[in-house]
Amino acid sequence: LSEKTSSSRRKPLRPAAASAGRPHARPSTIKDVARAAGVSAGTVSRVTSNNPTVQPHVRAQVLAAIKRLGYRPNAIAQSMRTAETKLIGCLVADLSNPLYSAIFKSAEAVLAAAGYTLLIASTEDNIEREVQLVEAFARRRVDGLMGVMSTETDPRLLQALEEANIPLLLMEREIDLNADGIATDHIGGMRQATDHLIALGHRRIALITGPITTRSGRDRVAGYRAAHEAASLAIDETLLRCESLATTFAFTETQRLLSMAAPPTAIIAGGNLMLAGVLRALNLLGRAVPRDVSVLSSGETELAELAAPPVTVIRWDLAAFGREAASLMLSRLQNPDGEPRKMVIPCELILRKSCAPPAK
Amino acid sequence: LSEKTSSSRRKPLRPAAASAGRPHARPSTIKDVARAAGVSAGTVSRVTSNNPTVQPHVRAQVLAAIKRLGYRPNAIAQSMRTAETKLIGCLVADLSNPLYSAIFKSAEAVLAAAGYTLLIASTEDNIEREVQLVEAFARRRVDGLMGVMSTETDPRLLQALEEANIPLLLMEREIDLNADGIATDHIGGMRQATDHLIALGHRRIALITGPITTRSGRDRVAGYRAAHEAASLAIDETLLRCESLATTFAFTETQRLLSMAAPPTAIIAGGNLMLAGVLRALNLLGRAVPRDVSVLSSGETELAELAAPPVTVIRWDLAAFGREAASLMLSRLQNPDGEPRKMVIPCELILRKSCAPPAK
DNA sequence: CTGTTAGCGCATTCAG
DNA sequence: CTGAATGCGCTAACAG
Repeated sequence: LSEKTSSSRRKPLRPAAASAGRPHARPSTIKDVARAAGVSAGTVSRVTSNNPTVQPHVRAQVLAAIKRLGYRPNAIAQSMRTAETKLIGCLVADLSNPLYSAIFKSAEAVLAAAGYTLLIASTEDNIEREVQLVEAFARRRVDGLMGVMSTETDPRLLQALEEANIPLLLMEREIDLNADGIATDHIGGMRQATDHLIALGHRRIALITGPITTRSGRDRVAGYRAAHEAASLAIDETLLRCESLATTFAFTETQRLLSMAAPPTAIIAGGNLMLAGVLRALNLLGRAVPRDVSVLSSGETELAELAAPPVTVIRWDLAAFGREAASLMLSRLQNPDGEPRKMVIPCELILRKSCAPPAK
Repeated sequence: LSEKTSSSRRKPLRPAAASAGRPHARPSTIKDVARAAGVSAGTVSRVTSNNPTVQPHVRAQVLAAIKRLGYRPNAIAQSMRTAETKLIGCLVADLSNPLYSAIFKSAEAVLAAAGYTLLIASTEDNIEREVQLVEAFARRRVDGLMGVMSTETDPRLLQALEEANIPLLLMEREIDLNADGIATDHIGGMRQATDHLIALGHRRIALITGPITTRSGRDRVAGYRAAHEAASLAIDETLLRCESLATTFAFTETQRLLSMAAPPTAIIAGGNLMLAGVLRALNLLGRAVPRDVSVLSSGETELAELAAPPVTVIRWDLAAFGREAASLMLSRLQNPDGEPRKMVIPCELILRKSCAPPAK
């Protein structure tokens, strides 16, 4: 006699009563509808999939039954048959970063219109969690995978991505994986920004940004270097602080930079979360912007716009980023064997009051 | 030799170390594993579900085959059998609102640990889209539904929610639907805020917030009224602007308020996005804070912290909100027939420099 | 045009 | 302890 209470699955004993009403009513199935409409399940399926080869009056009957029973095709069963889930797995380093959430929001709008739903998970830049998520998404048989990975090099992630064998769209990252890619033109943006500061007369410009083992960090540094090179200016490497995109990192590095024997006259926050850290440090040290030090930030935020003084920023179109990302994914889904495509979103420099010629 | 390169798929550079090398390789199934391990499918299933009634050496064989084939249980098929998807549908009015994204981020952490994945969709406060999403989630057979609905009253949404017949967790909303609920204590928060302004001597305090047809708007107004009542102060109803939580609404209403014959001496931004609108309007009109007008905002943001002057805010713990929401959902999933539970997240007032006694 | 049939991949009886 | 059989709900191929 079985005593396994752990698997006491409730059986719907009721013989498919037509009306719902009761809590936990078993959702009606295609068979229920077929029976109610006096047709076969196949015909119901033809109706729900808008197959035109159905007599109008039959279709009407079926539709009526569907409505009466509140029938909703079971997407799970559909996926089982069609081997399509209409699900896109999304990996975000930090969902609460407004840059990322804005991107996914606009991507979602495009993908939803095409019948796709987003599975979103925040990875906290934790590689193990990321690997687990890739595997979980693979088990769920998502049709596509997109996101900002925490690393471009860790073999565990690369292997997980490769074994998942799912159409992949890399955002702000570059991995040799036969994947589509979309990225902000951080090279161009940082180039413009640095040019601007150099033109103002700055010769000691600090850059705080993420590690050069990710494309966005690498590109920002590249733009910074290119500007110096174009102006035939040597770079003091101690002014480059490329370790993390965290607010706290910007906070501590700003303090360190300003306590140098020869401190920078301008600081670039190379990441949208970092401006807050820079400004906090400046407040703490009692330095005025731009009198004591000029400040420039990558990524438009309300803080940059409404700070006192308003902060000059490198700006790009987040909604466009999300839309283009979604389009790339859609065309990949349509044509899984096409060549990988890369896309770049341009940047512009928004001049405000936080940058001025350095004090003499 | 044909030049039709339409299917010129790049082959993996490496000869695919672990798994089947062919691109688009059909994911291996439980049968493949069974065959490879020389056992039956049932036994493989017992291994993957950690059923202890399997001989150690058989288990080892199976595990080896699983690894060799890169087998991943198909979650779709599992869902089909178990009638559980381990999916939670999430509806957000605006995913790019940092308050919401922070909440879902922390909820995700808790739910993921329990094996659940979030389906997230942004509704843009569009009821039709919301209804469609509820139906889409229902078709996908999500195990639970949570989110911030755009309305508490629209019959289309209420009906969709009721017919979906899915465990429901309402955030910042109150609908008579046998659902669990979690909300911020906006009554208490706004009460403290208003008390503070009254104590400073303000008698004309404006409140800009969302409509009272949603719980958060209603509660904020309630707290505001309670404070006035406690101080035996009459309320000028023209100082209440309760229509929308949008930044632009705050912007235009601030301008209107300040052009009144008897303008307010303090303005409360009753929504975290609204502070930017208020400050923009103040900048535009050249009013100084707090000399010309005191400003107070509901919801901590970097802008509030780093604005000049820093803005006094009503703050609450977003991570706790998300965690508690997740816990409510989990216990509901465990016990679908339990009584609905309600939870409230407390608020505190963070005093900064944006509030001062009104000018004489 | 419509009914019937046959799985999709898996977990879970039920035998042995 | 393990294999075989069953069916979750659906779509597509095939008859009629």
